[in-house]
Amino acid sequence: MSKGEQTRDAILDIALAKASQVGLGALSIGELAKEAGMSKSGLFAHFDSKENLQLEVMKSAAQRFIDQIVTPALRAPRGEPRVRALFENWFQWAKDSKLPGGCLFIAAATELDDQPGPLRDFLVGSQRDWLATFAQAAKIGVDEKHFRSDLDVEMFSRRVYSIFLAYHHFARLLHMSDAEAQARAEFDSLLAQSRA
Amino acid sequence: MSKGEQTRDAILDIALAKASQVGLGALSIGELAKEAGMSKSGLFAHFDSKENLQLEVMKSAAQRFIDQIVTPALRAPRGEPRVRALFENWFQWAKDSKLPGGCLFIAAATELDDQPGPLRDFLVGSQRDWLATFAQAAKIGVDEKHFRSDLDVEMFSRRVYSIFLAYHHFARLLHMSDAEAQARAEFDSLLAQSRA
DNA sequence: GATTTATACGAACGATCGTACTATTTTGCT
DNA sequence: AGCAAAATAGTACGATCGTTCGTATAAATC
Repeated sequence: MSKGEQTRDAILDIALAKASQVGLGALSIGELAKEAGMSKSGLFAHFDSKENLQLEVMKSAAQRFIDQIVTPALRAPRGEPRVRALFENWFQWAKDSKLPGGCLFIAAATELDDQPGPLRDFLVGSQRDWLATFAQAAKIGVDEKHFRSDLDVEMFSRRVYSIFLAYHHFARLLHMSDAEAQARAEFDSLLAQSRA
Repeated sequence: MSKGEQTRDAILDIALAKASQVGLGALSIGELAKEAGMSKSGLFAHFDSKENLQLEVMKSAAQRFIDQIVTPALRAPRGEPRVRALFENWFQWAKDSKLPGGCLFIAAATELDDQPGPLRDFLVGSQRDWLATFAQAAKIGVDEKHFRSDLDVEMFSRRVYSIFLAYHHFARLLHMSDAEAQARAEFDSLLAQSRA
């Protein structure tokens, strides 16, 4: 890895952490440069524009997401175990120290939902992929006869998403200490009513 | 109502709409002044600081919320009808033309969850109140024997919140046209399993 | 080790930010 | 109508914004 690539990655690390806390829009090149210990222009040169920097932050987050959630879960046995692994890894993601402000995508969702452009487009694409991934894992669960044959897997994945959104909201904003346990209970109950 | 109060209200109207779209942090006094057709300093004089402006925006949203959701629902019969009214009014709130960017509190939640201060404090208080209001309405439903006597009303209100968060996410970001119908179905199903 | 290329810096740009003052206009009251 | 108070405008401030440019230094290639 060249010098440029590695400082670029270091910048994205810092920017990702910051964006999870203050949002993508509140990222400032000057401030990032200060935190990265380099000049504003030196940092800027890596991205050519602020919007592109934001986009790269989201792309790196998406890659991280795949590496930490999806790929490891594919090593779990097909069916319910894999669905559980996806859910479990998702939790770890939201608590990752690289994301001190919680899941970047959830923060970006409310920030970008009314702002058309490449940022929003990328986010929407990622979210669709993720929902589809979860639905696909559930479908395998049906094929493996772990789940009911009439299970609506799209609805299933939306419900899991709903559980996660609530967890994020209650834990991060309201500091409910039992939010995680609640979410796990909801997920278990969803699994129970999905089983064959 | 004095001249000052009415321009102040007009400003807050504009600011509320804007904040629902771009977030509280992205509000700019200069831009608001332009939209309100007045000078930057003239507008500023009404609020003394930007943070106070943001706070007043949230306070006016909270007041609106009470007027449009809570108070009207209290006119519905105690028990399940009132719970339904709260939920229904909540939907209308999120689709109110005064909030082109959707529910301000949901947008503010992810924006402020890592930024301590009076803004966050007020938001947390509002959210707690709202959850408690919903739980209280559910409790009356238990008393009226509409709902199971062993219903956990706090969990009930969290579940409703979860449904609403998902609706907001899927409808606003992913533009799922059936998000509202899905949410209503989930709510109905929650009611069904809560009934005596 | 020399040369080319990549990377970072420093200074400056115009624009906009939030805020502070002073002046001018408008409003409400007697 | 006249007067005090309230409301708005105007101007200016230092700071920071994203971006551009020319230059220096470091790294990679030969």
